[in-house]
Amino acid sequence: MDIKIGELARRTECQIETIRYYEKEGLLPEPLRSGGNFRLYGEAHVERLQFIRRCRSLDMALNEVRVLLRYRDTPEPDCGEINTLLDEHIQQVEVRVEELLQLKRHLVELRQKCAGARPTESCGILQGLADSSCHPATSDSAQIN
Amino acid sequence: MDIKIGELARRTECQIETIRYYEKEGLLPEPLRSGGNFRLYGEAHVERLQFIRRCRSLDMALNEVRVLLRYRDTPEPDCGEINTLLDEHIQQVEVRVEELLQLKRHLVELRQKCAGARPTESCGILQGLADSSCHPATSDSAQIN
DNA sequence: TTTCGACTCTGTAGCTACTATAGAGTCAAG
DNA sequence: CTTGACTCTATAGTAGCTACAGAGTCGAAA
Repeated sequence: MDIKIGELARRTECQIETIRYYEKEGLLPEPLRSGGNFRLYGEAHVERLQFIRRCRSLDMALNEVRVLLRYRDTPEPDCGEINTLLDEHIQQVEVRVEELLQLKRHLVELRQKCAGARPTESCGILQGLADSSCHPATSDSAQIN
Repeated sequence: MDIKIGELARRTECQIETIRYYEKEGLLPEPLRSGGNFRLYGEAHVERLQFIRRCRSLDMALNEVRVLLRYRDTPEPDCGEINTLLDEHIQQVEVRVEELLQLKRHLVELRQKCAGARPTESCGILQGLADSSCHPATSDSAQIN
């Protein structure tokens, strides 16, 4: 095969810089180089990069991807830990959804404090944000992801 | 009043480093200093920092907070833009929730590909992640926030 | 008086996962 | 032989903090 980085980027819909970043991070093995020092990739690289991108599109952190790649590289008699990893990831997503829904409730409540276009001095939203008696459960759902 | 930074941190449940960071970012005005160069804060600082933290607990970006603080500092005849900002923020949250729910559907689907503890070579999850025919809508919901 | 501990100061680096330059080099086509 | 598309390395920036190092300040106990 021997494709250059631009072609790999095209095939995987991944930015060139991201590819080099993955290499630096040890997720993609260093490819061969051409005479002019260009990276030359093969089929294995394409598949591995696709694997990584698919994980990323599922919002997995690179460290989680690293774990999955390790299982992919060194097959083991038991894939139970993969299931566990995925279950935990699903749960993280569920938690985040709950947090955001809670957040939205607070925001909608706050929004209702100001009906229309009055002077900012009397805007119920600013007052709500300033008023300590009407804050959401302090710094619990405050994880910004 | 004249409280030091540790006391301000305690009252607002905010880390000391975060307070200094907000100052550097121009969200909190520079306070007076004691003879020994310690920051000395007053009531206005406490309220302003509480305002900021409340916005942050609602997941607002610091730039959004900046806008709200500007309205707070310089009252205007029309608070419509505050409503707009909040509406947009609510919508952002809604979009993110939708993305995450979509994500979760993909994850659950993937999870079902592997029932139990077989060898990793035949694990349906790894295969699903490698298989280009079963990926989620490529790089749409891939925004990691 | 000295010394201890709790506090504060500045400045810098680290975190995540990229993204975006600058400035140089490579290579095939015209 | 030059042009243009491509690639290289290295570095800095993004958001919102967090975590040091190394120094200085201050009140109270021994």
